[in-house]
Amino acid sequence: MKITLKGNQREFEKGISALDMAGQISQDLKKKALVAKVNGEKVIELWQPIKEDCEIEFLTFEDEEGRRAYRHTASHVLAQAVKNLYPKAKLAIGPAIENGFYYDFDMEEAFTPQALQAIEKEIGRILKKNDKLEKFELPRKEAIQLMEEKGEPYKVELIQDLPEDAVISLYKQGDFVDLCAGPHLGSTGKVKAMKLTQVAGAYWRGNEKNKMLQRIYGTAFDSKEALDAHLEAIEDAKRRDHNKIGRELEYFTTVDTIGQGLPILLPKGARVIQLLQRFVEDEEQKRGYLLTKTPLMAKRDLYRISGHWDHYRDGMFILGDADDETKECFALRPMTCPFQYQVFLNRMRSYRDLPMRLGETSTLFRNEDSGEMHGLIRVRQFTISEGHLVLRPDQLEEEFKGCLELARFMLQAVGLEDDCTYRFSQWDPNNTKKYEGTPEQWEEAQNLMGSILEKLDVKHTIGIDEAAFYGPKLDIQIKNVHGKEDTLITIQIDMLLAEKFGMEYVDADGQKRRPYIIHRTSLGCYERTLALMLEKFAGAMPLWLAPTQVEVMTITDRANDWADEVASTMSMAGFRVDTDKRNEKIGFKIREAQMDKIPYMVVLGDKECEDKMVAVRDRKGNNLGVMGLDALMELLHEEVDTRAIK
RNA sequence: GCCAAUAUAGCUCAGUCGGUAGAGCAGCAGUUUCGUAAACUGCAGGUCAAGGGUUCGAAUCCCUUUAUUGGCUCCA
Repeated sequence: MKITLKGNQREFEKGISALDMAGQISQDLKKKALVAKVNGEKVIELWQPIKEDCEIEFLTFEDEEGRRAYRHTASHVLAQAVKNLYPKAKLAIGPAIENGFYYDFDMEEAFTPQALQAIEKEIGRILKKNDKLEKFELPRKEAIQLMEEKGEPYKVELIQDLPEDAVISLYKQGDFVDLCAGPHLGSTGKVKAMKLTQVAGAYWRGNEKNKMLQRIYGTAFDSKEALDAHLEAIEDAKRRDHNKIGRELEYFTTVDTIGQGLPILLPKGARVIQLLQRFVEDEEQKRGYLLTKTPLMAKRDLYRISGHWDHYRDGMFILGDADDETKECFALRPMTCPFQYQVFLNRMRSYRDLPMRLGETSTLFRNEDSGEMHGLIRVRQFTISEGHLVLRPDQLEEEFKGCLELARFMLQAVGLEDDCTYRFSQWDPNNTKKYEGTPEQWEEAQNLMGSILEKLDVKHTIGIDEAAFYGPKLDIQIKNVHGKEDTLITIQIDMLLAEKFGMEYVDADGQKRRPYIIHRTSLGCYERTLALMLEKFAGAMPLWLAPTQVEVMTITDRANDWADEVASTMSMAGFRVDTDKRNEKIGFKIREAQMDKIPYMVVLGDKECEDKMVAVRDRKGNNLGVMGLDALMELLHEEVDTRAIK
């Protein structure tokens, strides 16, 4: 039988197992191979016999699919350990995920940290025992019967959802049996290093109406060293957590009596956001945007027109009794659209008025569920660089491109561009309750956006059921230090609200036409952007955004006057300067300045005083030498210019 | 909203079996005026998140609420 391996053909005895095949190629491969891929499609276990000519690729821990099989087997080991220690625990599902795996259990008793330790010990025993994994298949009925006997109602439910004629595959290791499609490693001992990382609640089948199960997260690596390196990397990432350093460095804080998701921006945080806002507003002005300022709340009547009252009411803060129609009822705005559209509606518009690009630094309020808040990333009140472009159909593509270019320009300016991915967020035709409009309208808008994305060659993933209730979105996604993904920037084609609000323009032929609308943000919401920048730079903001750019310190009182002069000259020149003239614990102050991530430190003593010079150090503690004040300011100007706009 | 953990001085954290609160750093006052990672002396600082309960007695045990954290579900 002829087997193709990495492009080379080789002869093997018919019916040989993949593992033996690997062994004949090299002992090293036999050791490293985890599973095998047949004809570039199906991934099989190594114990399976190869019966005909085909192409085989051996997958190791280096391969994504190899790692998945490895961690999937690890999740079975976890389930086995839990069943050994808690026979009453019911098994749900346990897949491999990015960087690890989890398994969901239904159990009365909560998994405590001590319990987790005991489970890890049991896992160690199972790995040592090195049971072979065996695959067997049962007809649907028998599979259900087996799982009923074993008292696994969730498994029964899973099988029942499979097609009538499906042959169900199960895996057995020792006396532990699990419903599973595989593929798996040959034996439990193949898993070299496993660690349980955390316990969490998770709804059965991801539906909040279902019972909440207990999920144990874990990870597995092909060596103890790799596992330790991974755990250390996670710890390292957490040290950059904006929610920790943002509070430590006094960018923001929260107060119990103000409430969840309502952070206080301290002077540093407020300053950075002000700088970002100015940057965005100035850039938008250059690109032909008109500035608007619209109210933060409106009567429920407005939201009835826009559809928010039907589709977004739970997300809104309502002032007054929503159900009492005899009284006025207001709601804080969760989005700017229906407000900013009024600018267009102010008078009859001509086709010559289009494109009309409206921009606003807009504060929004969303009544997020109490468990959703996270530092500055997920809050209940936030300010976003919001905007709407009212367009003729022939302008849509060009303007969409303009929005994308603006977004990329902004991301580059703040240094986050390389960390972002693109997602084309579409509606779910099976979940029409959530959305306004007809399937035809959705089809049209999505096709339009799809073809623009193709034309602009934007690499993207597709997100089904991720659209806004009024239209599809291009979401620019970014991950925080915990690996959780959030939308930083969004560009949306909104075809429904224009209709609802009766927006029209008079075309060249004198006919009234419905405009297209692009709903977009330049830099997303400022709180979130600040959070991700803090994480990206570990608190060391680039000079153009640093709340304090220069700290002036004296080491003797004789330098105080000169320090004042330096500080005031630099302030007048537009730099953000802090002075500290306590001239004591200078080493401490320098360390503190570095901790606070202050880009430049100026140290003044008798010598500098006499020569009217400044001794300069950068944030890494490098001594840049003694220079004139003009030279320092020149240096700073250059850095600001290069960082802000590349 | 759901599952779990946590909440002690400005910060980081001790506080045993239930016996009424402790350290380091920061702060303040004085001394020191010194050249690069915490100078010396002293002082002050706490309804132990809030409320209720059990108890002779609660930071400690129980309940409720609030906030914080990690997930789930949602979402910028």
